[in-house]
Amino acid sequence: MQPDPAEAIAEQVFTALADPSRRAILADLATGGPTTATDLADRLPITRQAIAKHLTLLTDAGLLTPTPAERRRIRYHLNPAPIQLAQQFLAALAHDWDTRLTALKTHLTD
Amino acid sequence: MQPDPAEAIAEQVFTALADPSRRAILADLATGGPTTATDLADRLPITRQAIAKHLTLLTDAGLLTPTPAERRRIRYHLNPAPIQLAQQFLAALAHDWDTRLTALKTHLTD
DNA sequence: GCTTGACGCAACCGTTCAGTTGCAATACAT
DNA sequence: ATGTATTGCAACTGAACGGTTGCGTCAAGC
Repeated sequence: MQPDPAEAIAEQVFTALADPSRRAILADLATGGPTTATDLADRLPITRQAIAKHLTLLTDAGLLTPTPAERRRIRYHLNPAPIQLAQQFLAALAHDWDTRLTALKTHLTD
Repeated sequence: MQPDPAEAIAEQVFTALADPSRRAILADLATGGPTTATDLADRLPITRQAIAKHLTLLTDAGLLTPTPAERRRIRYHLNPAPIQLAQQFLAALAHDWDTRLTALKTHLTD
């Protein structure tokens, strides 16, 4: 296996999406717009530090981008590109499965 | 939010997709068609028991369905429904994000 | 009846992970 | 200068996870 970049990204994206707290963060970001760690800590039932860890993980996965704001705040905003890549991954899976099914069908009706 | 069933399924599907071995199993199933645990153990670098664990997890996630076959074999085949649900989840995320962006844009050009 | 192939169950090991607590550093306001 | 708010770093804990080994079980063929 050569270092497949798409696979690596899929890995990170799916692990990122696997955690409930992380999904909550993403949902908040998607509906409420860019926010900071402490603001999220007010809205979620976990500590700021826990949220900070999730934010770095999400940033490493390419899902988030941090931007410095006023005072010492850092605002995180969503990055749609990796999400689309994950969608393509799922589409490829479904596609392979579908073509296998139709091939079987035509073989049976042969 | 009450126990959202779609969220629960998304949880299981994304955790299932997060593991490389599990993705390998799904890819094998998608391209090669239904197989058994021992057959997969020949093709993957892990033990049959490890594969069996993954298979039960994938079955619990609704991604696989076991069907008894000849002798004592059990053949697992893919189930496309949860995959489509996961795709919808990602689409919803991207959609919310997109609408937020366009709303911001129209607000700025207002 | 005995062997062979396939599966299930249970215990165990090492690693990773989510979350917490505690503390240092830095920017701005008064 | 002192206080307040926000972030970053480090150590720790408890639980979950991936994987292995070992053993028991059950169906079919000789």
